[in-house]
Amino acid sequence: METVGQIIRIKRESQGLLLRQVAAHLDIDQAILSKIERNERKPTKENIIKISEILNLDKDELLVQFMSDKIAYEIADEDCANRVLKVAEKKVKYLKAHSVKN
Amino acid sequence: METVGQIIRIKRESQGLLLRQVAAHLDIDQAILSKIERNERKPTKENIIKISEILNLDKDELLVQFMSDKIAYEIADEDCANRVLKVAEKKVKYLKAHSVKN
DNA sequence: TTATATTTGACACATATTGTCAAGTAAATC
DNA sequence: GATTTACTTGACAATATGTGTCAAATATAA
Repeated sequence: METVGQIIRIKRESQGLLLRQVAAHLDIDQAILSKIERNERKPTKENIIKISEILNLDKDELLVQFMSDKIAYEIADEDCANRVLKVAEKKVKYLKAHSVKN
Repeated sequence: METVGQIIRIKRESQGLLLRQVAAHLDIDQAILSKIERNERKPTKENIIKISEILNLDKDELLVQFMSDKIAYEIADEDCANRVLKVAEKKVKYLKAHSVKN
């Protein structure tokens, strides 16, 4: 199972790009990118979007990985993790059905 | 679809307890409890546990509601919300299988 | 060595969270 | 209609968390 960080690092290296180069495009210090790639820091949504741009990764796919990482990390140590996800799914359905449309 | 806040308020009133009384047990100001019940503030996990104690609500069930609320709220406005949950489920499975056992 | 890339940790700053407090509102009772 | 009681509201404070910088430390390679 790949983490978002691993996905990013592998792709970056396969393109022969340096931390410094990618970080410049993201407008953050390379130290942060280094940490993101090693899952020591969580990227922001903005980070993810810009990373997908410069590395030619599928933006939506990377965002899915990013958000699912966050959720999984949040609840993985709970016994009831699976129930939480099931109930969340129902609630999302409900919210989507009842939300004001854009 | 009931919110955690609604569940709490209904139970509290059914037991004839005042905000002030329950809040005292939680060791927070009643203003916060009032807001929690009306979904204007999110409870902490500690809040939830203490509320379940004083109101005789099932602790695990209330925690499930609490955590699923949080997750659903986080992602409900994303198109990919359902995919996120599916992927999160896989990640949780993976993490549980590979984590150090307590 | 020297040069280059990455990692690490201390720090700074911003934003979010969690709570207090006191004044405001609403409903019931005297 | 004044008082009491429960609840609500919003301004504020304290703290925690998130996001980033910087410079020194550590590889890695020439």
